[in-house]
Amino acid sequence: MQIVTWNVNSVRQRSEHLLRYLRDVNPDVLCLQELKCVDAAFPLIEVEGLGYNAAVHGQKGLNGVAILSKMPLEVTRGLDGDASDAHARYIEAVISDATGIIRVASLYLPNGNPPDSDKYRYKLAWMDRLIARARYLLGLEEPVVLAGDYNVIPEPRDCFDPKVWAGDALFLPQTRQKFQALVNLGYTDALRATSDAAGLYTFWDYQAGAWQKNKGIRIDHLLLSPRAADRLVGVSIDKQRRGEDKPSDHVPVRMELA
DNA sequence: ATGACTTGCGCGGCAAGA
Repeated sequence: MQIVTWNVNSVRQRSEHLLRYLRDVNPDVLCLQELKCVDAAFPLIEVEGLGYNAAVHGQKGLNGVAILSKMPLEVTRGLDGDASDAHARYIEAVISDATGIIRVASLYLPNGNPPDSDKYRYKLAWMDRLIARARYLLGLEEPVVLAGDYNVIPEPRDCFDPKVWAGDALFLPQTRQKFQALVNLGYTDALRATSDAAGLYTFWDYQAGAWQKNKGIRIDHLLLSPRAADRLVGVSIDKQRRGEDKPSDHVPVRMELA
């Protein structure tokens, strides 16, 4: 089965791109981030018309995550650990197919800039909550996929110029350590299980010709529990989508599970 | 080069993104 994560940077601005992607690639599961709209504004009819079920967790103007699936979804919205957190950044679903169940989360981890701010403290606290959830999920011994925009550059080889990112919330040692702590629980970074290459990017800024100069970063990740990692066949980054008309600044990251 | 681009909100310029 094919599972994809894609930050679309406004699903209303990107609905044609989304529908084209579903028609072209026909994934089994597509995790979306940065919907930037309420549930009622999601292009549900169009997506259902292509044979998908949709679980949407939206918010006015900002954030927003969703999971599209050809198979039925059993959905949980929100991340435990802070009842006062109103950001729509996490949705999780149990998906059943002929071979059994797989649990998939679509997450939009906070950006956290500037580093000396409540925004960065919120990012780190959110990562602690994600680690707690990830630890709990491991105990279920299910195939689990934590897919999304992590806003974390894991290593120097994951950005064009590490010096540029040295003081950024996406690349600070504390950020990378927490991402590593998540992996160390027993999750596999799907892309890194299949390639050691540098320069495999998933985001290129709209500004300053970043795409044309290939000044990208790798921040969209698929983390797999052991039972999911055992089924990993391959990972591909749908880079050409960044060259389309009016693209998202992120591209889809897609993997095949046996 | 105090830059550069895109989106939402809502109708005037900010806030947010990464």
